[in-house]
Amino acid sequence: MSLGAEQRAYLAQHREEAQQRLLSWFERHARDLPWRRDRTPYRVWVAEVMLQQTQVDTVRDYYLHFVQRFPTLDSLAEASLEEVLKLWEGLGYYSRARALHRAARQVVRHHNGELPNTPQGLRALPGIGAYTAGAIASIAFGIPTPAVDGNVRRVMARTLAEPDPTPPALEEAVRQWIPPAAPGAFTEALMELGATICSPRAPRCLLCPWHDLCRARDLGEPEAFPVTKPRKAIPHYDVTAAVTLRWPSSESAPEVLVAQRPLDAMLGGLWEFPGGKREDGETLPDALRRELMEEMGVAINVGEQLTVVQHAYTHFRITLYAFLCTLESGEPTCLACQAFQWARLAQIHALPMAVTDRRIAGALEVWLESRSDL
DNA sequence: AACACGGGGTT
DNA sequence: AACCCAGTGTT
Repeated sequence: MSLGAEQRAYLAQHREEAQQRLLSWFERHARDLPWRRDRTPYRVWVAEVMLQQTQVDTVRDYYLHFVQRFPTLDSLAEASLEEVLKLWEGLGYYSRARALHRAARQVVRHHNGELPNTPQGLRALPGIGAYTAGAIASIAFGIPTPAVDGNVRRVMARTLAEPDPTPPALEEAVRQWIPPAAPGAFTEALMELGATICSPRAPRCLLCPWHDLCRARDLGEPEAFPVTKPRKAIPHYDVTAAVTLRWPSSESAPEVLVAQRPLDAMLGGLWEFPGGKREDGETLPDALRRELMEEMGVAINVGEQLTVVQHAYTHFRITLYAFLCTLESGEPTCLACQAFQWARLAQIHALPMAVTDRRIAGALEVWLESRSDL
């Protein structure tokens, strides 16, 4: 469960050396990242939430746009969820954006607009777990508290040659090595080491400031730590989407039916072209007509296929078939969605959408342009 | 403890 | 194609 006596002694014996070498390495190799320059607690918070399950290079531009539009916690709390989701579009794990927005309003309402400055206070906010609470506390507030993410877990598992370290053991190990004078720099350095040197498959041990402190390397197989569990096979689904068009007048641009997904669902709060999974034995048009009846209470005519989109989620893969459709009968109502609207292309661009539906919107734009040439 | 939750990068 | 993430919340 927790650290063994022998591991505890090993950590105590090499503490000063490990601290000094890691901090000195970090000073030389730290990347020039925007969130390292403006470290208000609010901005550290935004950066750390964006970095959950997401790589630095992906986050950088999102972070800059986000803090430009929402420079303060108050400005974020005052914004609409839709605008926050729009800035999050393409970043994934959208519950992070919903929780961040909810937490900002909570801080304004219950904490006088000031982010809590203790790990426990931070941990109580939505979207802040053990890792993020530790990261904000150490980086923004200088509190010597561990922040264990996947990188830190890997680094410490290798340092101690521990195949499957538990969270309490990891936190205790990191806590022993945090220098009281520089907890934030140490936290960042540990994560940066894992991200750039102590990589999962082929660690670059020759460049590592801890190479001669690493017990896994001593055993000759650093990449064998920590052990990984076998993955479950991921299923594949055929999914349909209806691009349902109507022309308010013969002269005007067409409008297309879009629906907002329920807030507690996957991709919650994002807009989509309605549709859904094809069941066994069902044709794609059959599936589409059934889904539109179930979700929106309308019968549709299914026309030509507009585009096909392949996409892989964490737990399944899909092939998404988008069809041009028209309304046959019924008025749309939200039977299984948050809201719906008939939107023109310009409005579609402004809606928060997942990557798959954004691709469909792109195909629609191309189709409409080719059609206007006729 | 197991699972759901996006998307992009690396090998 | 398989594997990896700068994790959190729910069950």
